[in-house]
Amino acid sequence: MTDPAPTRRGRGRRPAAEVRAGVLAAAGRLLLEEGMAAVTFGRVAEEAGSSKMTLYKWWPSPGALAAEAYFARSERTLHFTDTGDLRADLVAQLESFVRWLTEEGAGRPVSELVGTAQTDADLARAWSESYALPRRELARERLRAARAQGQLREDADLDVIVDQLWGACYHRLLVLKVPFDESIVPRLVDQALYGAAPPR
Amino acid sequence: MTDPAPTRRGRGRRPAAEVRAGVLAAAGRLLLEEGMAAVTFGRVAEEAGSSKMTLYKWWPSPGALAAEAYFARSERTLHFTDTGDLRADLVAQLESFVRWLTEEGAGRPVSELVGTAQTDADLARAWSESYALPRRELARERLRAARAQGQLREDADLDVIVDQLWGACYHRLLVLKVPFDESIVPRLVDQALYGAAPPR
DNA sequence: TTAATATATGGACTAGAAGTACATTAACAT
DNA sequence: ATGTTAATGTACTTCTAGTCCATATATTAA
Repeated sequence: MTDPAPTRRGRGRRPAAEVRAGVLAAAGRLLLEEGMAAVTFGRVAEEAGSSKMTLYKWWPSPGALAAEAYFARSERTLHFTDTGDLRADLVAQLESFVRWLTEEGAGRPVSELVGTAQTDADLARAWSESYALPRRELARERLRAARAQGQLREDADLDVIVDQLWGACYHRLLVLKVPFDESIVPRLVDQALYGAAPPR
Repeated sequence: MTDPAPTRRGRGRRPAAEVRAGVLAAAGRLLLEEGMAAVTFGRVAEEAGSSKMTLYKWWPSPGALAAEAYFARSERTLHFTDTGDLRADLVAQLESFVRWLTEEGAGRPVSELVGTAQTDADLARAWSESYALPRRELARERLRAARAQGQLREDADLDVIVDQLWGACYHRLLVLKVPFDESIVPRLVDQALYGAAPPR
């Protein structure tokens, strides 16, 4: 009809940074509050007040968008402190990791992201490249320093140590799905360092 | 219209066992050949020559159906052999596990099942109850016997050992998504038993 | 053997989500 | 200023999940 005020607001291009921030915020909020199943392009566009077209243009899949939104939120200053005491540093690092998964509520989003990554190649790539592999490298570096200082055997396989320590946590989170807390960490670290066999 | 041969074949009740077997076979085949994304009630019904209604009646979700189909296929005689040599038994068990995930092609279905379990509560329950927890118990039993024979410390935490050994494999499979093979197993077991710290 | 019940089937149907097309309009670059 | 890029609303087209029904047959009980 002859609308006297034809200013259809909202039409037309908007600042890229503004759109991007809005989309990531909406996707992150949906992931945390309603889980991965709610992170669809249609739903995120609606919540962000954006257009679906924009999302299809910039992200390869809803999973990849969810991952990026999550990384943007969990901008935690992750750096291995090196106090010179390997055992203490590993315990501190793993305790903060487990606390993050449990008390800080990251368990569900992380489970769902890793879970979805098994059937979403774009999410899998984002997860590996931006999250898992860089963190493994940080852990490896700390272990390398420890080995150089004689706190680990010369022939210790650093990758296997990382797999054992962090893999044990993920095992409970993803595979067994049993509740756990940071009290297991000291035993985990001691067993990785000193073994489960009786002293010779 | 006045069809002269109104014998619409296929209508009506069919033997329950026959239907069930057909559905599980079709679901298993789809899972292996096309992945979890292909295991939908509609698709499985079509492949099995059954009706969607039947699947909705008997299974709570496509994931739960896929899990049951997979268990039915992987009827491997899983029993921990106890030769008295803990290290050898662990190596054998883990090598067969890793070989199953890699060379025997179970990596993808297992990844996708565990992955989907993170967002499908029915699949998660089936996985935990029918697969993960029973197998953990078998491993625990073997470790308990070893501890009783003095091959493990008195205070060794058997659950943590299981998490470390199997978790390390799942870590590479699910989280890092890097290729691996059974050659890591001996290092894994040695590090779990004797630790990564230098001998005192 | 017969009657009663349970249930698998084909087919159609609804609801909703994924993904696409297009004209419009404002941001951005020069 | 001016031309280019791109984000928007709206509408549209599949697709899929999930449901409903009437019918025919297996299964069970009598």
